[in-house]
Amino acid sequence: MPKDTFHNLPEEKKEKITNAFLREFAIHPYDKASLSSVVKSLGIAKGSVYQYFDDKLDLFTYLIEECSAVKMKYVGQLKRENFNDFWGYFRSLYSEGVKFDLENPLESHFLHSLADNLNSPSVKGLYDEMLTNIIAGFEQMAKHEVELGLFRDDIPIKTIGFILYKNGRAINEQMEVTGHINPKESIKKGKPVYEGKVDQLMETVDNYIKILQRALDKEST
Amino acid sequence: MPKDTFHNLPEEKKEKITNAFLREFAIHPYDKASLSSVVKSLGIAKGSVYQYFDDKLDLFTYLIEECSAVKMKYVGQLKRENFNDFWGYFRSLYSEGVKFDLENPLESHFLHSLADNLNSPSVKGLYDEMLTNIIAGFEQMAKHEVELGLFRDDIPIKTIGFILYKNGRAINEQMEVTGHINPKESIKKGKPVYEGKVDQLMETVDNYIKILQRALDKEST
DNA sequence: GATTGATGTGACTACCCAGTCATATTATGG
DNA sequence: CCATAATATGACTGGGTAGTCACATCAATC
Repeated sequence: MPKDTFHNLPEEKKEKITNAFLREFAIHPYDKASLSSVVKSLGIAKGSVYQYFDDKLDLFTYLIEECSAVKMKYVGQLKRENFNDFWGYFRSLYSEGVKFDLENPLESHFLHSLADNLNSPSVKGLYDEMLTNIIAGFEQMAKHEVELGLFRDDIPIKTIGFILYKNGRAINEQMEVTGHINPKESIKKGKPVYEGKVDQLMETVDNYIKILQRALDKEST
Repeated sequence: MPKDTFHNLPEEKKEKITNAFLREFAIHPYDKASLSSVVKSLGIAKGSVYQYFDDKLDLFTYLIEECSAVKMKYVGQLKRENFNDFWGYFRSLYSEGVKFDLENPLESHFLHSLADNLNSPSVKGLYDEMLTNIIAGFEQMAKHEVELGLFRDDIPIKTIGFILYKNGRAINEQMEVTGHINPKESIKKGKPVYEGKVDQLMETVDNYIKILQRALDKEST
């Protein structure tokens, strides 16, 4: 948790500091991200950082929580019950996700780059916890659909949930592998990852949905 | 490329050195892996490593090539044409993969851990190149099946290939997330990752195949 | 205006690493 | 048996880092 000193800061300075660190962590994996270099570019003293946060991990944790909260403002309002089927809901998660990206490029970059940190032993615990929650979320969704009789019931729910999670991520990764998006470049330019690429993304999303739908929907025999 | 000095080494010493480094890189991501600590545990001088290899990356590249070659002895012999459908082939990739793991735990560990290195900027180039090849391989497979009229043709081949790749990896990851396997633990104990877990793995493989089959096979209308 | 508590500072510590190189040891073969 | 080439060595260089702490500065309250 950030110390009081940080919260007492004028909003403007707080944001400047937050943004600088978001940028650093978005570009470099946790262990390579250098507080020293950020404070230099910010023109503040190294010691100040430790006036605001307990340590590097505390700072990192704070950034994750901040960004997650912002993203939640977008996708958190979506409710399954407002959609006819799971796939409409699934699709909206992406369209809202893009909106989040376009309006909060830095936060979006940072959250994206989190996946690159899965290995850094220093943040493994933090990352694993996040992951467990997300996967549990997908598992819940799967369970719900199976109970509604909309998803097939011959596959363990754990597997269905995991496949939803993994293929959801695969969409973004495919966009990157095929060169449609280039997150690292976008960060440097300070532009949203999906700027001008929304149509391509949604097209890919629709392809994945076509596939997942046939894979997971209960056969209407 | 390793220098002549390395090749001139007695096979026994060569293997001892190789294994020690495999272990180190399997446990720690590239940038955290410490040559200093390995040479200490090996009881050789730091300078010797640089008698054998150009630098850390050269050593790492050598290890990748060695391990890939060993794994290829297992999965490389499998040919699509010896199977009735793609899924028999796909399944065999796993059963052979497990055989490789059981008979070469260290090499298997190392190759597994490669995925954790995707972020280390120092090896990004190397890793991306590998990935591009693997994905291209899956794309080829997908293309072949579509041409045979066995896979659906309403989805871009790039997407089908990528989904095959991603879901293939998802199988291993799910085994880890659900706690059936614990690679890091296994390394420390020097035991194969899948020891005693082969049945669970193949069960999961079969579930994934059930799903992918319905997702990708041409509908037999 | 003075006293006190909160905030800012940056040189410094303690640590780690890859890679070097002059020197020492060991093998080779003439 | 000696000379030369090949190999082994480890202290050292130069570079990086997170985190600390005694001190300076600023703000607020009495």
